[in-house]
Amino acid sequence: MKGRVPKPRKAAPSKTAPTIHDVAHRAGVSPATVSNVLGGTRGVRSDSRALVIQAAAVLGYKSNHMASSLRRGNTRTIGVVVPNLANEFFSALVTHWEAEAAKAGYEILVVASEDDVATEARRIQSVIARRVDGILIAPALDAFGASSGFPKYLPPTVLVDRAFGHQKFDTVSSDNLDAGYVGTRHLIQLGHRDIAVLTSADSHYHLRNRVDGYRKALSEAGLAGRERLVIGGRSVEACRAVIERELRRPDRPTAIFATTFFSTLGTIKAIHSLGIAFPCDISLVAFEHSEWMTAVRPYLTAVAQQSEQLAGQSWRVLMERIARPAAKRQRITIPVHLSIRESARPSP
Amino acid sequence: MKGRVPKPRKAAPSKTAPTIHDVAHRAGVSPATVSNVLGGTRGVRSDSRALVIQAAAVLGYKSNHMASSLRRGNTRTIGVVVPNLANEFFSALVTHWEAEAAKAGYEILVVASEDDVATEARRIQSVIARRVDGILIAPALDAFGASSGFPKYLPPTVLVDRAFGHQKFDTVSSDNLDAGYVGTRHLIQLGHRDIAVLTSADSHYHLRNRVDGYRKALSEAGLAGRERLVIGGRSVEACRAVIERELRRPDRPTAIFATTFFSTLGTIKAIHSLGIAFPCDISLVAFEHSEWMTAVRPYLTAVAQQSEQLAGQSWRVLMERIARPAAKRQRITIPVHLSIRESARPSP
DNA sequence: GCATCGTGGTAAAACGATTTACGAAATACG
DNA sequence: CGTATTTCGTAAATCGTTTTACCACGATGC
Repeated sequence: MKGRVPKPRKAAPSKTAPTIHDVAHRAGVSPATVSNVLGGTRGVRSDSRALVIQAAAVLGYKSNHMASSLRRGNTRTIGVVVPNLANEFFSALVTHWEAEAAKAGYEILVVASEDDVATEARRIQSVIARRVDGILIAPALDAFGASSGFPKYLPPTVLVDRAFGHQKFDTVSSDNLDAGYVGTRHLIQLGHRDIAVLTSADSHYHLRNRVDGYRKALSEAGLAGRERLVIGGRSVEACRAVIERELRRPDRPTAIFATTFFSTLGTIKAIHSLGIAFPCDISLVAFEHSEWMTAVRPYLTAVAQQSEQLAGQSWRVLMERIARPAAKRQRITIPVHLSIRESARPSP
Repeated sequence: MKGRVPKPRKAAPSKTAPTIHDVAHRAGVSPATVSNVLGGTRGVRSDSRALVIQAAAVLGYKSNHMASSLRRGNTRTIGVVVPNLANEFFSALVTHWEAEAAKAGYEILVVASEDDVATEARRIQSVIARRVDGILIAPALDAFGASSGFPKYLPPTVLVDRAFGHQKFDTVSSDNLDAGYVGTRHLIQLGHRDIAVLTSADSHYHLRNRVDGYRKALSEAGLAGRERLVIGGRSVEACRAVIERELRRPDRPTAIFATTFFSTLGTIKAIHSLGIAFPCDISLVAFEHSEWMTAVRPYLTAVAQQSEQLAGQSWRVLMERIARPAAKRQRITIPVHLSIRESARPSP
């Protein structure tokens, strides 16, 4: 039957991974049966089942994910799009997502948008081309989705953290208004009247929200006229520069509320370089938590997002969306947490 | 139980992404021609080429990555296995790898081994099942590869950072011996004679190397008899506890060399909680660099691995290995860098 | 004019799994 | 014992792409 077939098909078993045919052949059954055994799709007589399992084990067979997901139409992979991994907040999100994925038998495909909308669009496209079952996006900018090159076919998608009131997607984000509010209120309660808020030049929705919270606390205390917005940039260095200028003024603030990771670090550097007594002469409420913060003195009072909750909830919402694509859109808000420590003192 | 499930085969064209057939149909050519145009495989007459490009654009067609990689036999995906992403050193590695991947048109699949060999083996298996073109592993333990459940079919693999003298794989790692040496030598040159080295209980190859460097510097200075090994654990807290005990002793060291990120933080916490004057009464050489370090006072003198180089070199080696699987095994060593700042002072 | 060549197009065969449909055997039922 | 029903196994279709093999056609060489 075989004869002279010039096809060295399965001639080199040493290098290539075994296929379902190899297993079937070795077990003396059909590929369909192997699939049924390994996938548990249908009942298989116990003797042939044993044969299959044995053969698969000997050959070290692992089903080819490309082939199976092509056939089944899902990849059990979730695309994760974050601005960058260098920022501890995002790497924490990714860590938690990775754990959720492992629990649920998924894998995550991580790409970085570098906080640039064009790059983000490109990276999202390439993740879609891989036919991921869903996407978790911590958007680069408010402008997300407003761009003309918006992908035509999008798998279930959840917007996280910087999610804004987008019409189309589920969103899970921190209570940024409250973040601004509780941080500022804490300083007011300590007797401060000259409170500067340090934020970014880009009017990201989530940052505007934090500033709105600051304003709310101020006006609630009858200090509406004493707003002091300090506009920093996207780098630690840029924040340091502007806050240093602010602190050089004769009417410098007695307290600073940093609303981002960058501005927190920038503020600390500015205080150090000016040699101001900290926290005696200047109070600071920082943003985000980090393991490193335990090594910084004074121990920083900070408002922190709960990254584990953000990650967990967004994962849950995404899974629900995948299960029921037509379900009602969800918009989840995660509370923030104020940790009172030593960097904010009563106003002198 | 499940309800009635009809067959909504191609009934909903609005939701499913377009296939190459859709494009071919719309352009009035065959799928083969579409593939040739989009892939640039063969010459196509310019009028039909234009038709195809037009049709693809209108439909928003993106080739199905599952199908194409099944056919071509490669996925243009690299698996990345790291202990965790919470550790800034690893998240830096991943960041750089992600950038390299983006440049080369790859995607990376990130999984965490949680520093556990069993988990690592499982995660590696699931990455292999996805038929990645290559794997970058920052191993969980020296024991890597020694485990009996070692994967039978492994794509090109490069071991990074904690790579040890493994017979089978390319390795790219820091010069850990030198890391221990230069850190210790710096302290010796400052006049210290009682130098404790803080390391982990697990005798990881790379940690042993760092301690060996410490020993080398000591014996070179005729201090061979004055070794002071302090064994911490894998957490900041565990390190803090042991170093605190060490610092309570009447003959406490005048300097500490922390050889890991955990022990660096643990040492600082211990110093703070004991209220020792730092760096006057105790000197410290830290390990690894972090953006946060700029906020810690005194500014930490530290030995740091060059994560960008580690990532870049390992990526290069992996690409070379993929291109020529039979090439000679490479073993690259990346120098470490000592940044002299303020936490190590001359011995009193 | 005839053989040769190159070009452009397509049909069909992979890739490796899952699933459907069908037949054969085994079991249950009256 | 004959028929109805379930169980088990497999051939073949399918997923969406790339690539091979072949055909048709016009141009070229002699």
